[in-house]
Amino acid sequence: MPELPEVETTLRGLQPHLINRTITSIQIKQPKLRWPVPAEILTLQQATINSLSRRAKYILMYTDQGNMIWHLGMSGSMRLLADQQPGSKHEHIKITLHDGFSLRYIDPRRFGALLYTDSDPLCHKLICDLGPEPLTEEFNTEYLQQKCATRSSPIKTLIMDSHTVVGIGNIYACESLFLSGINPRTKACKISFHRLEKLVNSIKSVLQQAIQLGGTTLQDFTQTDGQPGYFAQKLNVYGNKTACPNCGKPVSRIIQAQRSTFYCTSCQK
DNA sequence: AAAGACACCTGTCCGC
DNA sequence: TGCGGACAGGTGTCTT
Repeated sequence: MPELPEVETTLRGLQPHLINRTITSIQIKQPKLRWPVPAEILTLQQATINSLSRRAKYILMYTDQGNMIWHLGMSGSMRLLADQQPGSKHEHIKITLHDGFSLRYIDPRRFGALLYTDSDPLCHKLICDLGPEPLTEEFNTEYLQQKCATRSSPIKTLIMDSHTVVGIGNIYACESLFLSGINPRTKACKISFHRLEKLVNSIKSVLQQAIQLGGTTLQDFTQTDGQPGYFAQKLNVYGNKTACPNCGKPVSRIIQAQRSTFYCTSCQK
């Protein structure tokens, strides 16, 4: 499910409700997520949440006693509800706050994770070697060209690799390649500086617009108040439901790296 | 080092 | 109505 815009939307929804709140209890109803939820999480009962941030698709929660690292996997979402509200079928974790609200982690496929660290989450081994954030200056055409120069893999695979740049999943990879007119199968090292510049700009604008609209809801994703994201209406090629908005020809679907790629064979060369 | 395949899990949809 | 198969927003790890 969640790519960078959905994780950012989740973060922004949580922040005002979690900062400076004290945890009164933590219920782990289903510890079998992508990795087992570590027992140390339970030591955070009575902890006060100091701050929240995002790195790649991870949500980082800093408390006065230790830190949580969350990942939403393919189908995860987080909601804030009154504590007495019953949980849904796939609610795996419930964190109750002193103010009567509780944070619920819902994840039907259980590809997500909750990890614990008492040091800086940015130094965690899953996080420390990641590529730059796409919406920062650090992600620019010179950087991408240097990454592409030695790579024969398709450009779509490369921009989805978190060691190149973080946060771009299947939807936004397809959409940004469409906006920049690049065929997803093109070998990364064969793309000119000018076209990479268009790609960098497309990535930034598509992610920014998606964040503004609260992300993309296809099935599971909801914002923390239960609302869907509205970017689905802006998708040009992903999902293949309509013709190419540019030329009217049918959108093609191919498989790359075991994932569906949607693109227009006449507009993307 | 880099590219590709596979694994993890549940739900939904489509064709027969 | 039921059943099998394909497919779904991610990514670490293993194999080539």
